[in-house]
Amino acid sequence: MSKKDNLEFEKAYIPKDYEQKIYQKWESSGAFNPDNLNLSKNAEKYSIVMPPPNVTGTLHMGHAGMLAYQDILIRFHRMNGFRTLWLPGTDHAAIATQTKVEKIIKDEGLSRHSLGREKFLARVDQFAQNSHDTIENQIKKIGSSCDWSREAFTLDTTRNKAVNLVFKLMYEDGLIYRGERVVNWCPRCHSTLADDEVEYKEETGKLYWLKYGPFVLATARPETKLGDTAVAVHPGDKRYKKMVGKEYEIQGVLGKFTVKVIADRSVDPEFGSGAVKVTPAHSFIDSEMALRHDIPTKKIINEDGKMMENCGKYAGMTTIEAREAIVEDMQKMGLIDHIEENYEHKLSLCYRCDTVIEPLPSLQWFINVNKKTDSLDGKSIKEISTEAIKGGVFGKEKINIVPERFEKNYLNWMNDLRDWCISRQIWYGHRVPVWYKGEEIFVGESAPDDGDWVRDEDTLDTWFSSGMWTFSTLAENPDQMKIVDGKLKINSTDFKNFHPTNVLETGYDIIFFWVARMIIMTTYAIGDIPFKDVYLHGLILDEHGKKMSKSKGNVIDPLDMIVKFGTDATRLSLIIGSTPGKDIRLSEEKIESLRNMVNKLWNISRYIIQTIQVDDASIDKSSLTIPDKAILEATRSLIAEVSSDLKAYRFSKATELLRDFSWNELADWYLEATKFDNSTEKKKILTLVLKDLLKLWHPFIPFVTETIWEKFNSSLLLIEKWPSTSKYDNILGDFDDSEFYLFNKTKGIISAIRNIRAEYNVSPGKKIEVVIYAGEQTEFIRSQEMLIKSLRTGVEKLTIKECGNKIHNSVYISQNGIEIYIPLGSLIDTEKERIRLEKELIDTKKYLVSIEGKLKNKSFIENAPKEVITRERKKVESAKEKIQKTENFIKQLS
RNA sequence: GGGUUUGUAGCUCAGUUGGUUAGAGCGCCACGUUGACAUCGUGGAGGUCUCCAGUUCAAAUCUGGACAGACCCACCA
Repeated sequence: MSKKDNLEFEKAYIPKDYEQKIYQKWESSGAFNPDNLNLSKNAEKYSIVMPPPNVTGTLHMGHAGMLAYQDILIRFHRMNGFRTLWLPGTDHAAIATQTKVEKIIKDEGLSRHSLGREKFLARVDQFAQNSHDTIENQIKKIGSSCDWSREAFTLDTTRNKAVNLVFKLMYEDGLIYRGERVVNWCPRCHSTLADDEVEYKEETGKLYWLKYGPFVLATARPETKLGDTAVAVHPGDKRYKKMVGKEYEIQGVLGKFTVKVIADRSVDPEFGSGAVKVTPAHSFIDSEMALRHDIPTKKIINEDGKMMENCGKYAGMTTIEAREAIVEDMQKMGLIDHIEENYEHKLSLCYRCDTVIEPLPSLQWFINVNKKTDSLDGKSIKEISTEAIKGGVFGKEKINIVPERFEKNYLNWMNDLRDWCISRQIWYGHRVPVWYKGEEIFVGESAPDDGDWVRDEDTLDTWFSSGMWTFSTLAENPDQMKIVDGKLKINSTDFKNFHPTNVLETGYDIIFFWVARMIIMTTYAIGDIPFKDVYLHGLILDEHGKKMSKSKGNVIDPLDMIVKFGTDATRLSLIIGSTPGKDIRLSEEKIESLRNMVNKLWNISRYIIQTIQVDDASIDKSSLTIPDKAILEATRSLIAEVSSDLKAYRFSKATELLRDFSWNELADWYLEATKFDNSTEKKKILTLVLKDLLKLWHPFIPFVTETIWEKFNSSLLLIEKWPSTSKYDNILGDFDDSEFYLFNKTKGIISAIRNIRAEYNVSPGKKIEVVIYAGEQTEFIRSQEMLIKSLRTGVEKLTIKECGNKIHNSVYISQNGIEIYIPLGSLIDTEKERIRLEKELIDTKKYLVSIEGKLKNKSFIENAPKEVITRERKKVESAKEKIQKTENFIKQLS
């Protein structure tokens, strides 16, 4: 190590001085790409396909957390010699991105229709490209060690090929069909939405009680009266029994119309008057009832959310305008019984633009989730996707969800799943690969040559393509994909090596949107599972437990935090204190405190590398001191625990152990001990421990550890071998286990002396005398003399004897059978000491009583395990001894 | 309405299969420039583990209930 290097070791770690350079070094090394690592052919495979961020803007804390978790797993496995692939990418996020661009061009006075499909799409592509570049840069800032050479986009040509092939496959299998059904329609997006793309919001409105022929019935939407074709009651409702099956003439605002009375179980007799008007065109439940009872459908609301031409003078009004107008007219006509104010109900909203959803009948493409098919061994999509979680499919083990409780969630959702509407009337996305010529339909990538085929105008639900993400990304080009025997075959090395992926790491909020869709698409198209494990992280909330949102102004931007406190601290703040599936609260203070942690590690390393220097020679067992053995044992157990924690996704536990080890065991005790204990082995031990510690920390805080590694090693920490416990087993194997914990006794004595000094306000510079009577432990305590005198105790004269007389004018401590006297002379306040000792005596006596009580209990002796009883007996002995010694001392105090 | 989940120090959270005189970080108080670190050190105060009942020799930990909060699904027209 040169002098120059030492000087470069700044007093504090300044992340921004290093992070960019370090990332470039990693990236240019090529080590993110497993093909470059000279791994043996038999190396175990490990793969994660990154959940692709939407190209709608920038990354937030949730993304940072997701990237941190995945990067930890990836770095851990890479260091463990796995052929490790982390494949990055972005999602075109059809509706979301289109909506965003529509807002932007609106400010320019443009609309997508005024621009036309081609020009509009060019604008969206441009926006998506910019977004992509920003996002890629941000993913790098977070330190993600993903393989950029394999980057994918859900809307690129390779992924488009997969979409077209799978669409065709499902169509030919009869699983994709076109049909006219009531769908969730967003009048603003001008498109359908899937059931789970609809959100609900509480609203206080009015409930209108209408005079409705022979009925009085309640509705929140009187304007839909124009589309009514029936009245429904519960089959068991005696009030209406005689009316079921009959037809009645109803007075409406546009004249009289006829409805049929039907009996249906879905009607709640407790609600309103127990009779409900049925509008099959504009309500899911009503449309289902209409199908069951063969009731006609009358559509009265169009795709703009406005009343249609069949609505007479109300035509062209929005539903809200029509409601007001119709209510006014009905009141005039005496058709309103009364109006109930403050009626609580829920509005359905579009999850992308918050517009009120209008259910209406529309001709759309659907995936049939209940149809049994030969290509799924005679099972339906719903059945196979359920079994994949329950017991496993295709001879594979079941997919594990962490935490397990979400499996139930998934299964419930799958059980209730209705046919999935996959067509969207937006422009940005994968175009439905269907062509029409008169009555003829052709499904395929391009139209047949004969004649005028017209392509379907619609695009596909964005989740249709992201549902294929785990396998479509493993194809390098479109030509590697083919349909063979009713399955999609991907002929690529990556697919062979890395599918199924090991773990899908994502937030629990998209388990239905995405996790379920991937299982559906992969089991169907590939005949395999997409991943073995699913690890679900929680949402990141602000310090008060509220969701972060721009409108609340409580957003913590990861990039701001990276600038302020560094990437490593930001990453740690998202890991520490988190448990799977549970939300985590984040505050700037938390990130700051972890910045301190990172800096502490920096300074530990600074001290070792700069002051102690490093020495890689092998350690001589015969000269190990008590603190040496303690730190070696602590390191051994740290390696074992961090490794097993990472295998079991216990991220937080691992970081807590690392923090406690670094700050307490190493910095506060061992490092301090080495300053005064000139063991010849300390350099070697510190070198060994520091190197392994940096390796263990590396997946969590890659930048600072790599930066430190550079100071004494030319290789990349990124691809260092993960530490093993065997080196420590070799060194420690010969020692008695109890030796590892002897250092705790020394620590206890030192802390006790410091405590008394502080309590008596002994000024820091003042030297004191200490007398210890250690009985059987005298020899051991003598070996610790140097440490007891040196570690900030200010002990000048230390006397260690087996036993001796009580010492007057001194503070007395009894600990682990050792008597400690600190003669403070005039500083002693006899009364204060008496109070302190008597309080301690009372506490110890209470403690003794409780344990003796246990031991006197016959059933305790009979039932408790032997080792518990022995432990309790030992407690009694030591408590008694302490009481006796303390009592004796109090007597002499006066 | 159905389901999930949480309630431990002022705050954020640990606490493996029941046996600890219940822990950490932040914050707070006192003292402090001792060969890395004031982004630091040393010491301290602070908890009837939400409440009630039960199981057990033994409950923060298991069971039931109450109270309070968070979330998800369904949805009433």
